[in-house]
Amino acid sequence: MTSADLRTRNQVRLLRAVHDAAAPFTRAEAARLLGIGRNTAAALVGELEAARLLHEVPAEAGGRGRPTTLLVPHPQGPLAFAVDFREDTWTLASVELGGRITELEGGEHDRTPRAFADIRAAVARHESDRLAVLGFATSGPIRDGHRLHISHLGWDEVDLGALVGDDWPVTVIDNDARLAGLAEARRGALRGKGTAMHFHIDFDIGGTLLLGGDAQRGAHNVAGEFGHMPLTGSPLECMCGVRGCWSLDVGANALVRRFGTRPGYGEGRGLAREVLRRAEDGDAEATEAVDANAAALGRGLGALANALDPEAISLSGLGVDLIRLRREVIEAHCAEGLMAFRRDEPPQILAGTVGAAGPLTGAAEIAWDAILDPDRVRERLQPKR
Amino acid sequence: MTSADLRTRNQVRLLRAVHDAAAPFTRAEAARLLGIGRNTAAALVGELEAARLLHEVPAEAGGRGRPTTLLVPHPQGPLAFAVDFREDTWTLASVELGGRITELEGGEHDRTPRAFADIRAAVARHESDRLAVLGFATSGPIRDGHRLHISHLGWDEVDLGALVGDDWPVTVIDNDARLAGLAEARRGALRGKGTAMHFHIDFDIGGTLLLGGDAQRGAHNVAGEFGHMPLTGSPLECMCGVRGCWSLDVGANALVRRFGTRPGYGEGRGLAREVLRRAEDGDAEATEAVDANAAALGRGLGALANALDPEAISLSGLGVDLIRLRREVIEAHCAEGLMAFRRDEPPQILAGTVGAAGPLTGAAEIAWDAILDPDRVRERLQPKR
DNA sequence: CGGTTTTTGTTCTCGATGTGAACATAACAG
DNA sequence: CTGTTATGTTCACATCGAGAACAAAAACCG
Repeated sequence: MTSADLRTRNQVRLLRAVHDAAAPFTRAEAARLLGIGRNTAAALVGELEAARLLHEVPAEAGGRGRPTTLLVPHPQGPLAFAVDFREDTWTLASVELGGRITELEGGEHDRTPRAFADIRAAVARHESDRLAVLGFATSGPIRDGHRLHISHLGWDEVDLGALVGDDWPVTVIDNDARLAGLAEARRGALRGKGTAMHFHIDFDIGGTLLLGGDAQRGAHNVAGEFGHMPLTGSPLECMCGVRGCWSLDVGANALVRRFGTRPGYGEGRGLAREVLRRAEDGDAEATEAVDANAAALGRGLGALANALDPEAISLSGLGVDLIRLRREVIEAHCAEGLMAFRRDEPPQILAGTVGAAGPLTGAAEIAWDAILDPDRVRERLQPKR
Repeated sequence: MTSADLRTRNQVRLLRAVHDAAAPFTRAEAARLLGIGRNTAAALVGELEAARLLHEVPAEAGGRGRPTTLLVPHPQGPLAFAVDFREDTWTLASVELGGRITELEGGEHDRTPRAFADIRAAVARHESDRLAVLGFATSGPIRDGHRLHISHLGWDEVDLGALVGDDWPVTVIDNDARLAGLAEARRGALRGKGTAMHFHIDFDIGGTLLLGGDAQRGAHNVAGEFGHMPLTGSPLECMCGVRGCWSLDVGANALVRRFGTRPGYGEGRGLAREVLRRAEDGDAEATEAVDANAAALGRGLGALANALDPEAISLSGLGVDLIRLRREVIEAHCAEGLMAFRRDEPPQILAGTVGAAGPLTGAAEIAWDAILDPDRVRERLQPKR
């Protein structure tokens, strides 16, 4: 830690404050926020402006006092690109400091690794020297950051190094469920929660433990497979190779199973939505299926809350519908799974507010985390030395 | 972040390095370790010596070069006291920088909150101006840091503020299972593991998730009740108010249940050891009980590994015996609970090396964490300003 | 409309911090 | 005894943030 580190550190703190803020703030507010003098703030901002990391625009006068400037992203500043790579489609977006997202392009793909080449081409179409880091969201666990498994695409241990070639911009990659959770923690329902959890419910349940706004990644980067714990006593065998997984009782597969549909991907998702609709219309069997789903969900959440003590739990995917339709069922079974002494302060169960943009938003966040890394910021501030 | 913060920060880094090191190191090594110049190191150490936080002793020459000094705890430096408060006994120890433990006193207690007064008296008998922070390990969850539940002592929501009075030294408190895990992470089997878990197996299973050498505490400080997740499909009702808890199949209660002993505390623990002994001697029914215990343990560990992806898992209490007697059973059932793609790199399952000293050692660690807090260190370095 | 108040920007001095280079010191090796 | 090696020590230096004093620009008030 040298004096130069000190300066960089304060500049990163300032940039992070701008990035994380819900709304732009002024230079004077920044000084108060960081606990530094107005003179120091002026120096920091000045250097950041010169490095095209921050821009000052006149703030509309808001009371007495000399007018000040608003700190906004620099119009020529670095950009993060974010990719949401889904089952059969992808989306590319550009994200500026502060998190504003501009969708650039989207497409379908043929479920083969060739898709990565298409995406690279799309990135190239929009690339400029402003592009700093590319954040990539994909489904499936990514072991050690490069060994990708996407079971429903039949990708088993695909090497990301081969897909993301040396000609790519600096790329950071993580799985969609974890990134959706990160998005909620940074810009959604879990904002400000010190300990929280997020679950994305689709065919499967993936999620993440969020600590202080950061996602827990595990020793091999494959933490978060909460759906593959035997929390509801299912006797069935799961596609993952284990018996009794929670996901067998919660999510699309469980919703459609009693209607004779084979577990899997594709039409199953549409049918699951259909079951939800029918339950909403009062259909008895659908209602029963949804109730069972909600109950199993709640039971599992209670168990996890015992172990990890989150302040709040947010849900995305089908979880949003389950909360809307059956909040009481979820909460009742959650309480039943909670140790008695905890029942007076159960975890809040929240619908995610970032919604379908979760993976994309999360990918942007990890890309910006890389851009705002102290070493990279310093490099940008002192290009030569 | 001011210049003064920078100095404090480097001094704390140095003190932490000394505290965490397995063996004392020299001032020159410290400079290399922290990446600072020898002159800076001399200045830092000089001030820390003046503040009685560090002491320099001549190092025996180890080759060429001008002789240097070893950085050791100051003989008049601050001490942490650590208390391990158990079911019916307590231990008080003194711990110096670096973690060397000196047992001071121990006693029995009558299972009423009066024990806290006895402990306070013992602390007073050994108190000096060197005592900086008292670390306290107790069983049971401590909600929000002050609402204590120890079910087997019949303590329900006892207010720690009333037990730990204003006349106590600065006191930090946490539960024994979490502190045992912290001890393993800092000075035991989990040293150097970025993501790890620890479980203490007694009547119950308590544990903690350890991230970067720190224990995850949860939103209300009651994280770690992994034993109260339904991981093994037990149909029984647990004392905690939930059905199917993992602890019902693992630990002392499960070991003795089939032998007609009521679940609970006291003689049950002795009987559990007896069952282990008989299993070791080849008794069929005892063997069956121990096998079932080990299997349930492994099954749960596999499930938790799916969710949290630890590099290693350490066990204390009965877990040590189960590893010694039935490692294969544990590992086989763990693998069965692991998602297929994980089975080629399962978490290491380790016997804790800190042993019965876990809670005491962990209590010392949180006490030293408090002593090495930057604010406190700065206070000690600049007593007046 | 002009003076006052309030808030922020700007400038300058100052103490503190770590760096780097040069030199001094104390052991060991031959 | 002399050279080598590793470490301690000293000093000039650049950088950083703090703090105070002052300037500037708006709103408020009578």
